[in-house]
Amino acid sequence: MHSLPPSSADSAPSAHADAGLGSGVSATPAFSPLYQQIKALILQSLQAGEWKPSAAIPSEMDLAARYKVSQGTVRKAIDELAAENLLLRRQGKGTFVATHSERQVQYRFLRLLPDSGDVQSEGPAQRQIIDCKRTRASAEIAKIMGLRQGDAVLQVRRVLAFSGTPTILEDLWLPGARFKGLTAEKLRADNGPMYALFETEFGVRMVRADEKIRAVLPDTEQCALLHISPQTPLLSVERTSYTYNDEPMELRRGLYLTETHYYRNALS
Amino acid sequence: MHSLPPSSADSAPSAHADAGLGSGVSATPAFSPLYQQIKALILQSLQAGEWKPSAAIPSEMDLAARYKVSQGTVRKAIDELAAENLLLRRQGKGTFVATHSERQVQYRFLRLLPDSGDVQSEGPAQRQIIDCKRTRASAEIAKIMGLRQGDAVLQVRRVLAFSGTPTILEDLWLPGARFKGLTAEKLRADNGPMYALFETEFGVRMVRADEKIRAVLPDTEQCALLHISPQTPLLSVERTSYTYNDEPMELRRGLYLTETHYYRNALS
DNA sequence: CAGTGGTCTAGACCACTGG
DNA sequence: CAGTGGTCTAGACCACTGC
Repeated sequence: MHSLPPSSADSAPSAHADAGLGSGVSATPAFSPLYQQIKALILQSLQAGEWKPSAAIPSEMDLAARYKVSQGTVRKAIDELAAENLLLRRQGKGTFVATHSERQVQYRFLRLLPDSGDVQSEGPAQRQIIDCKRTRASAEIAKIMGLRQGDAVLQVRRVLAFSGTPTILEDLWLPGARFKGLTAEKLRADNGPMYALFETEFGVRMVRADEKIRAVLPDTEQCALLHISPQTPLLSVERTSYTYNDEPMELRRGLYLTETHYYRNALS
Repeated sequence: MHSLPPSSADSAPSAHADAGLGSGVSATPAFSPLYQQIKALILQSLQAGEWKPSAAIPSEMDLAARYKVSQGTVRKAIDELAAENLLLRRQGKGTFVATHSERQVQYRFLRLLPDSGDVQSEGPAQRQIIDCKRTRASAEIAKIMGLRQGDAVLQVRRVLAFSGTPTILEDLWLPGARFKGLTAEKLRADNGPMYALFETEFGVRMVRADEKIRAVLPDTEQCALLHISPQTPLLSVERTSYTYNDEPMELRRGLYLTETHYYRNALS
């Protein structure tokens, strides 16, 4: 009925099982509740691409049958995945693989808002790809991205403008192995969010990210690109983005002009 | 058994009830699931101070009996409150009213980390209260804090230093009505986080906050207080903190020196 | 050991979606 | 209308805490 990858095909976890994995090398607790095991199985299917982005995954009842557990257990697993923005539940319709294309969460990772607060009236950013070239990872870049020094990387530089005013200057580094065929033309041709392009074209889904923020002054090159004076303070935003399994997939260094915009953060 | 406040004493919500509230003026959905109603009741008890900070609330079974619902329903209500950091669950012990004093979440709202990443080795900040005076709310302050212009407000200015280096300059505004008796002496006498002091001394618990972040250059006064040159870019962090019910309770304007520290943010 | 929260189940019914 | 996720219940057992 449901052909699964060879490894743990329909490995129905025995109820109250320990999920053992033996007395492995790692110092893991060596125990996890059933719903965590189910969650891990679903995660595997997501990684393996068994269900494509924006497609529906099987219903809770189906999954319960597949894994030989109750619906409530599957539900709890899905609940967590939905809370992590990996899945999207829609009552009456089903559960879907989350995407960076949905209107509601578009630019989920971009926290810069106009002072007016009205994102709609401002409209989408004008994007300009300055550069897109293949290089080799420096020691610093390699370390952050989990690569080896000298590994192929793709480097992109672009400027985002709002209402005609250049506001963001970004440098991106991507692992060359996973982004074969990405060119400046492809980036320019596309309209939606870049992360959506990564999903559809390269099957790479960014799941979470960390940012380190500082205040800096621009160098002369940066001044020219943003049309500002060297006395203009800027927000430096260094972001590391991760796919499934906390695998780093992108390093992004942004300079944000905060004259008419601000970086919003919610603490809770 | 458990004497409740007069209002909605043991208002056992009828199962599957609509919670009606009539065809009110507001355009609320006019329906909420049982566990949301329970959540609201628990929230009321928290606001009313029925359970003090760091104290245990009744067990799930007790609450289920009180509200005449199943344990699972109470559990779901508590789950959400715990997710919002209002409650803290501890297996085998009970559920507790969350505090800003717990080691794990201390400085939950302070996102500035040393470049070394090691908060421990850096040790706690040295605090210096520059000023603490009673004034009247300007139109701007009043608007943000939900007060009327001219209402009494308490204004505090302080500097935080790490390893002897002044790093943060903060101005705070607090509603005078809720913070009677707060003086520079009291602030200086205290050691723990300021938000913990607010809880124990004034019964004000900050639940969430919003921050607007910009890059700025300091004026001459700020330069003097932070021992920096006017060419040093700083992070401007404007924070509005809220108590229960999204009631604004504090406005805080901070200037962060990001030479040896960075503002950390996790996106997900 | 009793009491707490945490997991799991099975079954009922509700609310929403789309044919 | 059937199928989906969402809520609610009742009861069993597990894991952790502290006496």
